[in-house]
Amino acid sequence: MRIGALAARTGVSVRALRYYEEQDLLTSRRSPSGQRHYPDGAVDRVELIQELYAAGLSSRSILELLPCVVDGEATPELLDRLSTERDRIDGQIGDLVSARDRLDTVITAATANLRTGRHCKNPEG
Amino acid sequence: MRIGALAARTGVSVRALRYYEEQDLLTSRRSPSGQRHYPDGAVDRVELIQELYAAGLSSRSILELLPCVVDGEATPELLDRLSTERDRIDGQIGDLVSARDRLDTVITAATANLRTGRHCKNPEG
DNA sequence: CTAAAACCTGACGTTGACGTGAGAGGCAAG
DNA sequence: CTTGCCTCTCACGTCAACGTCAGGTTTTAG
Repeated sequence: MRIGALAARTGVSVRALRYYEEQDLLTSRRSPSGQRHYPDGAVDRVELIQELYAAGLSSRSILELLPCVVDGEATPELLDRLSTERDRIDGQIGDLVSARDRLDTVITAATANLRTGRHCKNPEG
Repeated sequence: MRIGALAARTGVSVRALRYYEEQDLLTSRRSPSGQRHYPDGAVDRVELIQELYAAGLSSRSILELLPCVVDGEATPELLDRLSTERDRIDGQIGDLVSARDRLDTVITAATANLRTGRHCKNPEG
């Protein structure tokens, strides 16, 4: 599978895939002419990388943690890094939940306002 | 209250506060010499701004949504924006939760590995 | 064989929320 | 008065994950 096909299957850009390789997150066999070829497993790997990026991890963190996320083994130091990231994600979830709750409150209140007071700020409608 | 005190009370940098003002998220009275002065309520406002930034909203989004978050009134268009942001946050929470779950799985497995197989990859240890 | 599509390697551009000086003025204390 | 800290306004620097363009090679479709 060449880079365009991998991009199509994963939904990430060709540029991004080359960037992942540059960051040592993804490897490829090269054909004699220099074109990248990937095994089928690369799809899962790219999706995993995307998941970790989406969780706010940096390339560097992903590079460190990917091996043990893939094969489930880790040194005590890696376990520490894993826990640190986990806690960071946990905190971020907390931030997002409270922001979402605040928006929900506003949405509920404003919706009620719109129904009672006909339009914008016109409680006598 | 001057800018340094507001920074100290909210935990955000002086530079960030000036940036918020530049983005019209925060206003200040100016003394004759040009120095910024803030009322006590500015503390809450800055914390609210921080909460929304932490939820991944841009300055522009915060600028649009801050008024109705503060006073609970919104036009239908604003309600739409609010819902859009809410859904985005919701999706992001989903991403974070699945990433956290994956890390939890790895942490559990790797911890078990460490206990069974004595150190790193030495099951006979 | 030829044209189009896909691929390659640089290398510079983008975006947002600030960080970081530079250089100058303001303000309470001794 | 002056020492020292706080504040002011530019204005350039940063960082990460790519986007995008240039200029050239390779593969594929007809």
